[in-house]
Amino acid sequence: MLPENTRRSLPMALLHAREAVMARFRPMLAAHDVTEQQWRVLRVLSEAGPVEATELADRASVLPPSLTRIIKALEGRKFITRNKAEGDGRRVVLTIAPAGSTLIDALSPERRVIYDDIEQRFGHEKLEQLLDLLESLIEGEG
Amino acid sequence: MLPENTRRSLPMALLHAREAVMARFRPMLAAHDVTEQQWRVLRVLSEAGPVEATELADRASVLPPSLTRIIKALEGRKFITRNKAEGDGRRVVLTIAPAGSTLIDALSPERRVIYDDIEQRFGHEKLEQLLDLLESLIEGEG
DNA sequence: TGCATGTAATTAACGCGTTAACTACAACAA
DNA sequence: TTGTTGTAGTTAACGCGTTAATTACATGCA
Repeated sequence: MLPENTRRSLPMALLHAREAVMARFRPMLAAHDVTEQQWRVLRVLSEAGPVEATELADRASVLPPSLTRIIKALEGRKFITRNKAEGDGRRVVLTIAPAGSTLIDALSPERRVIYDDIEQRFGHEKLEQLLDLLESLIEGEG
Repeated sequence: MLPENTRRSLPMALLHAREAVMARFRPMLAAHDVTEQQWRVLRVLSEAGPVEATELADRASVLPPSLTRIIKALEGRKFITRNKAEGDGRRVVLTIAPAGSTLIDALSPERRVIYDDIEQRFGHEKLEQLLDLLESLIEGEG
């Protein structure tokens, strides 16, 4: 059945939900001149160590063309370093730089506060339930 | 508590879920050279009749600057018409045109099939549950 | 070795999201 | 009537999403 009102439309609901959540994080990122995607890339590099571009794009949920632009921006600010992979001139290896680690460390506490607040207001049980449903939806459609 | 793996991160999960769902609709829209946002605007105009720009942007979940661009594109293809409101030279009234209605009618059956398929694979119960949780999340954060 | 095929990354083109600035008009008060 | 304040839309600037094309390098086969 088609959703009659847009509020019960799944694509719309997912869009609005994401907007609502990201609105909480955006000011923090904007204060440090980092976009949401740049932040995801930094986090992956921080947690996973040196990674090749393809894997980085996959882990950070960013498309290759976007990653190219993000790498340029982050490299320009010395948050990351970019090197060719030894043994394969096509591949590129990205590594987080000290300035990048510093930013991660600086923002993590604030990030924790925001996430905790969302979890507390929404409810731990409901959050787990929602994550389960989303995971199931992704599995089924992907 | 911070999500340790990105798969259990709420923003990520919402992003992926939306991606997964939209992937089903995108080919249909692309086949008719209509973007997702243009489609939302057309649907609102189709269901709600002539509407002013501000209300249209709100209903279609599109920001004003985006709406300006969308209006240009849709007007250029004669899918909608754009007129000044009588009595207030600032306001703009948008109306769906015959070509726009034709597109809506042409795509609605296909849209129904896709939506039904998602609901069947995911489960009616779970879909309702998911929509409830999303609505609750939006309420709490918005 | 040389050529075809495949792969990683980049570039290009276009549209939307986001924020801020700007224009045009309306409403209201002096 | 005039000047101020407020509102509706638009424009501008920048970054990302998306798709397609392109470049650089690897790999495999003759």
